[in-house]
Amino acid sequence: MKSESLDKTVDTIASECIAVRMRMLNRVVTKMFDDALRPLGIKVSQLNILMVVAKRGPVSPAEVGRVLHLEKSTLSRNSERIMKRGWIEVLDDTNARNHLLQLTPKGSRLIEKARPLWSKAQKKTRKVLGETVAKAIQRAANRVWSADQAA
Amino acid sequence: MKSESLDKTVDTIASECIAVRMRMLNRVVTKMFDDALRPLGIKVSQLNILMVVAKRGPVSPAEVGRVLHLEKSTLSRNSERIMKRGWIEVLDDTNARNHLLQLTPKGSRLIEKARPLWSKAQKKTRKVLGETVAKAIQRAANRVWSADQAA
DNA sequence: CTGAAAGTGTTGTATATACAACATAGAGGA
DNA sequence: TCCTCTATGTTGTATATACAACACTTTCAG
Repeated sequence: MKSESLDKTVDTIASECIAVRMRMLNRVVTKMFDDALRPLGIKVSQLNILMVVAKRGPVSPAEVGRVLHLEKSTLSRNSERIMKRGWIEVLDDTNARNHLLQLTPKGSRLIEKARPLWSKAQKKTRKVLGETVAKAIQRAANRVWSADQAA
Repeated sequence: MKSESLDKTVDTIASECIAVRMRMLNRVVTKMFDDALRPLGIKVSQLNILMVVAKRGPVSPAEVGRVLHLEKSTLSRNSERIMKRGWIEVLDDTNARNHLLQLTPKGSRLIEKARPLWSKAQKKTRKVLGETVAKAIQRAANRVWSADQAA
């Protein structure tokens, strides 16, 4: 005795769910970038943080978290690993509240070395997703960031 | 002495990188679904696997992994947790190679209960991303799945 | 048939992620 | 001023994720 109602639910979710698709695509894209960056011993998750610090630093962890929508505890531990590698450092360590992250010279050199590898992964990703989708992702991110701005 | 070249690299990656955007959006979307599903004590990552098993089961872990682009070891551990919760079970346990996963009655009931919560999250996600983007995600996933098919 | 190669599943290890609880600091209002 | 509320950062815990190494099976070429 099969449930018609269950079947319908399963079909609906299976054919429409945005989350399963977004998460699957995220794994595919992350893997392409991680594979490309592997020679440098860095993962795209770390490069993302490094880029925000490079672009806006010196910057507080809280600010980085807001931009990337990363939970503060996640960022705390990720930053720790990146610091251990010597790519970022902390300014103004007077108390835990005034931590400001900034790029180190070693971090700058890493970014320079990462550029061609990043380009290759970016190109491959565009190809796999298609140009239309790549642009849609861009728009979606801008939309979210704009909403953050307004809030 | 600031490096012009570094600045250009940072600007380029910051303004174009698909990975940082995809990963950020993934966190935003995942959180909306996880928040919605929390009353049931299930996360969207687990519901995704449950749906594949419900739709195609009895099905091998390898097959589930191919559909979701999940590494086999990841899936092995995720399935274990879902099994412990009693939502799926293993058929034909004669040897490790013939494992077939299938939904349990408890799993069916969970999906029924999840449906309205999923709907709410799906709707909210459409609103946050915008209809155009939601459709683009759908197309991108179809594109990846079609490429898998061809391979 | 036999041996190599490919597929499948598990386990060790490391990173990524988030929630809850906590400590502390800063900001404002009474 | 003082007290409360909010923001920030860290730590404990659990789940998610992937790579490498391993064991075992199936397949297939010779």
